[in-house]
Amino acid sequence: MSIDYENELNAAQFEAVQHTQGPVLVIAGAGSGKTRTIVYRLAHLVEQGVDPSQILLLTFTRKAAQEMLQRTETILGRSLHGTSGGTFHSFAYATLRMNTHDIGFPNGFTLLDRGDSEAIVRDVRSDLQLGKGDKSYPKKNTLLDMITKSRNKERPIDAIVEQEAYHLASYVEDFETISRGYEEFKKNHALVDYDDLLFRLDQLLSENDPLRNQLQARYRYIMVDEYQDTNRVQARIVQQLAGDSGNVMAVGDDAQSIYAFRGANVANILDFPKTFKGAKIIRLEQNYRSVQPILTMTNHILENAQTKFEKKLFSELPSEQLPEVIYPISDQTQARLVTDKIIELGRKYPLHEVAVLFRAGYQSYHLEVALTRIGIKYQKYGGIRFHEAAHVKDVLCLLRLVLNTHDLMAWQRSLEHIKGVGPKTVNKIYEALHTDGKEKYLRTMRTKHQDLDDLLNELDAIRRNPMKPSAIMERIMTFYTPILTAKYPDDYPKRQAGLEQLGQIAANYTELESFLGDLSLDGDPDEEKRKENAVVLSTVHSSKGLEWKAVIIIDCVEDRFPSKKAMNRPEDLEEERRLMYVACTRAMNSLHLFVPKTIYNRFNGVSEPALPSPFVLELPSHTFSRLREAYSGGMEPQISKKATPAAAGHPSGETAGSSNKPSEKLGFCKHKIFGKGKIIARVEPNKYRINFPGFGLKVIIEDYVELL
DNA sequence: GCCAGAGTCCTTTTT
DNA sequence: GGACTCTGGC
Repeated sequence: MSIDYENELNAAQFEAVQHTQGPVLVIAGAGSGKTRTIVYRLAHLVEQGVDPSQILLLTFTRKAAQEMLQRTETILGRSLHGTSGGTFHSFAYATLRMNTHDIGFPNGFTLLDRGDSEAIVRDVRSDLQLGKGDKSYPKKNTLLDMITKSRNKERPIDAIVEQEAYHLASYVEDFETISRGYEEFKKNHALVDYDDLLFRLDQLLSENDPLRNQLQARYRYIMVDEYQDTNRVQARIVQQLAGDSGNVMAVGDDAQSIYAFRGANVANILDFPKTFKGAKIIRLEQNYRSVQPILTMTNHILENAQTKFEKKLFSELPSEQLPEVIYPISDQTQARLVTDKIIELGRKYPLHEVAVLFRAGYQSYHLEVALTRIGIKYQKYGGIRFHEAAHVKDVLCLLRLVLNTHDLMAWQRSLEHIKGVGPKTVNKIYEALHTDGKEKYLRTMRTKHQDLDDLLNELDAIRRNPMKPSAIMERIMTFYTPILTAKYPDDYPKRQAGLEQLGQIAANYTELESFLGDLSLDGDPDEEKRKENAVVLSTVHSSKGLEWKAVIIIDCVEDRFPSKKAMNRPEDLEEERRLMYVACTRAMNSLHLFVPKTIYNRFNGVSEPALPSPFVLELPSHTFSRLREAYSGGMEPQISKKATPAAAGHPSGETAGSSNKPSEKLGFCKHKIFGKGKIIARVEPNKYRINFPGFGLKVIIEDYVELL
């Protein structure tokens, strides 16, 4: 029983599957059967007699790895026992955990998630008394952003600030001080953040020859998915693991690079042939996912990119139906129109084959309410993660205390449930717990706060007799439930259901430590599999690598998609473009873009006019059909050119079949202050959106610029 | 000195 | 809706 590779793959895919010795780079356009290629290559290796445990599959999410391994098992008809698959981070976590003594944490370490790291940064700042009383001082989120950006891009903080956040230049020294304080805190408390996982692994590999050799010998075949979204450390890790044999396959698509904000470096994919000498390059260009009209449109999105991507995907799937651009009157009515559209699509496809995509997690709120009201099930990806929800963190911190009594973060969170105990008292209690001669203070506190006594007794009891994670979870829940109901009187039933789910996950583990690690690394239990007949709501980032029969993209307006934060720097705007490209290429048969004409501003409670996304304005009008919401409700075709912002962007209107590239047509201009710039689009009747090198995007009234 | 509750501002994307 | 600051009360 053998797989007929040649018939089930196209020529390029077949080549990639056959090429097992030495480095290969597969440039795989959207929907070009990338996953299929990896899956068949895995199967091929195993059929060739490679021991599955010699294969390492690094992907962007744990879910992607599991899916690939599962599909491989299906076509092979046998289990792939021993193959390592997961994210760089989870691989690093597992490897570091087996070598804790070598990285200076003989007693183990605790993994921090984003929230933990932010809390440390906040405390470091307040301990150092930086920016006291300064209301416009950068928030902990921003502080941490600068720190991790600097690490991920491996450039000093001042360089990052200069390039990406010039308005914060006066805080550079503070950033550096806080960064040092943060590093020190982590070191003192045996804490490790996401970035540390990668850097410590890299360091371990380069310093520990025996270990590196051992891992090189073990992982003879390495495959890395989504290579365009790896950063420099990740590339080094691959290099060190692959060693001289260099049996590495990297798969990626430079047009789909959407993680530059986190240090991903497209140069990795471009430099792959240099790093791995003699690398074979294979391009997959036939698209098997989308019908041709959708591809025609997405090719146009790429065409206006500043960095040209040399690819034109083609499809053999015909369709009469053009993608639709729909103009609701407001973002409120958008929710209703989208709901109607979902119902309509639901008659044609199962609901889990319909996805609504958006730029940021909060954008789906209106829609979530509307769906709940009419009883349509949905499943949300992205936005607030399961393990970040306050109540889940509460429970996880209690579990962490079972494992590690030195986990200050966990103490802080757990003790603050106690009335009359705040940050200062927590620190005192923490100290009293860990120093001799402070028993008296502890005893007074225990008598003063019954809740504290209960907590400490409970933890002691659990630690005294070892139990399975699920049993510990059960005891912790008994303890936590009263706190939960008191803290969240409005919605505790919902949260309780989430915690029960957590209990079920715990049942799959024999070790508390790996349960906690997995959860912070990729632990949304809802993401495990698609729920039957639940429409999918997802951020574009979380939609990466997935596909649906029908895709709806909402809020395609300026400041939402592209995000407001990305409007200042041309390279950020370019990433937004690729993001739009990724979003549209998720669609197989049907694609709908919603462009609300007004957006509710919760700051002043007024609905304000919104400009259509430049990525929509640029599209040649022959690539899509246009509908708008009638004031009487329902939809009508958009005929009047003047009434639509889109038409304003296309002076040639309905006959614009020939004006494929509005940006080229609009050309360049000159401004007294900003100098020469490229006109991106015409907005409103009398303004231009112009990209000025060094100044970024501006909207300027036409009278103030001189056309060149 | 420390905690809790009221009042104010701003909301990207993720391992 | 959350994170942060400010202020009154213990």
